[in-house]
Amino acid sequence: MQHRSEETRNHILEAAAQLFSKTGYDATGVAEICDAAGVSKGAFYHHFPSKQAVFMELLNSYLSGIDSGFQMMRQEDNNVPQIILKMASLVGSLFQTADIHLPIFLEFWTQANHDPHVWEAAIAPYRRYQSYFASLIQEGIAEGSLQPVDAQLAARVLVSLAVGMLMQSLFDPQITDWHTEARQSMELLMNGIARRKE
Amino acid sequence: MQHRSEETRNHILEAAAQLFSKTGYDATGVAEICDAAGVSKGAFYHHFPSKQAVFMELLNSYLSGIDSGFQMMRQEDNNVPQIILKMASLVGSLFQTADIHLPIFLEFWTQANHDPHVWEAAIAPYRRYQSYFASLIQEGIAEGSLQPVDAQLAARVLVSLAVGMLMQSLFDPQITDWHTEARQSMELLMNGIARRKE
DNA sequence: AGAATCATACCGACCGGTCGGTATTAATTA
DNA sequence: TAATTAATACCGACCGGTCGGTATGATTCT
Repeated sequence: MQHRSEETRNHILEAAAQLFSKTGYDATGVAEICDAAGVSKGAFYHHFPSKQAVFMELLNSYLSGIDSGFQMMRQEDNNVPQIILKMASLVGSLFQTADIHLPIFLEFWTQANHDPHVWEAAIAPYRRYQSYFASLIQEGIAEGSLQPVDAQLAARVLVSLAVGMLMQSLFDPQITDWHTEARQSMELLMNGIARRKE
Repeated sequence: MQHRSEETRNHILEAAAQLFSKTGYDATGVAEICDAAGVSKGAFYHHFPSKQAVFMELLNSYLSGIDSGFQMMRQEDNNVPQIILKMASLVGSLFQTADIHLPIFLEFWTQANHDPHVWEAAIAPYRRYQSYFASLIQEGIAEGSLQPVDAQLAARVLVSLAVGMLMQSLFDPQITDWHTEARQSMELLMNGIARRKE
């Protein structure tokens, strides 16, 4: 049957995600993954051609997860600032439960910087997000809810802020309520910090 | 003499930095470092007790470099927004020449997430920067050049944005003029994106 | 001379991946 | 339905090779 097979496959994936995020990709041995998954090494290499293949599958799975998360956000027909704020708090709430996901994203980045395969898999959705935000901002400018800023630049700032907060969540466990933290941060970006002239 | 000794030490450090940033910490072997430095393994372990010690020395060296960079910025007595903008463009210009430094920062982060020693060495300056920015913002609020925002929050946003841009510079080689990119991004954060109600 | 500096040879642990073989399940046949 | 065959899922010992680190000898300085 396929049931058992699929189960062990998932076991391997889950165990690998756990270990990669805790110990790191390089430092995690295939044997450890097999151990944690309660699976033999043979089974591992029956399901995946290599350790990297597991890694790539995790990467793609996570990325498509984010994608679908954004997709759901689109139907709402508020004005652009509200949409962005909503997305921020959604992403923020993702952080909350993502004590396994976040470190592995860091792992993705690091690996991407060394391996062209991982790089391509990571850069594509990154560009997608950026151009998506750019068009969103453009739309906001058109509808008059946003200032006539450089949309590309603003999109980069948005993504940068998100990424930066992601990194921060790894190193600052003190903030627990990322939901509001993300929202407030985005509000700050929207409204600006400097005192308005006049 | 100490000259020769110090020279080989630096050779090792430089070679290690190069390789760590290109290949990654784990994937880089001590033998490779020695090769690239034109030094024997014996010399390596004469100067450093372990591979990690080299890594830590690089980390501390870089961090103190940033520190001193910020230190220099302080004497200028403009108002706070101008100081922040100036810091931004300074940091941005750092990005420019930092094709070796940036990847190694990523390496630092990743290692810090796995190794408590690295973590402590990395988190301390991080907190320093954050509290420094917080007090700077507080000062700006006091002098009336900034809105009465939550200084801690704004500081986190500032740092997040910087970190995010740093990550972005790794993956978006298209932007070449990080000097102005950083400045414009910071201006955007200062002025806000949303159209003012007025 | 003798201490500091560097080179060479080497060790044991470990790693990703392979392979021959076994158990389990699905498909086929009668 | 029961028996037989074929295919798939899984096992775990094992291999070549690499790694960080050490021991020891050569060389260079003061």
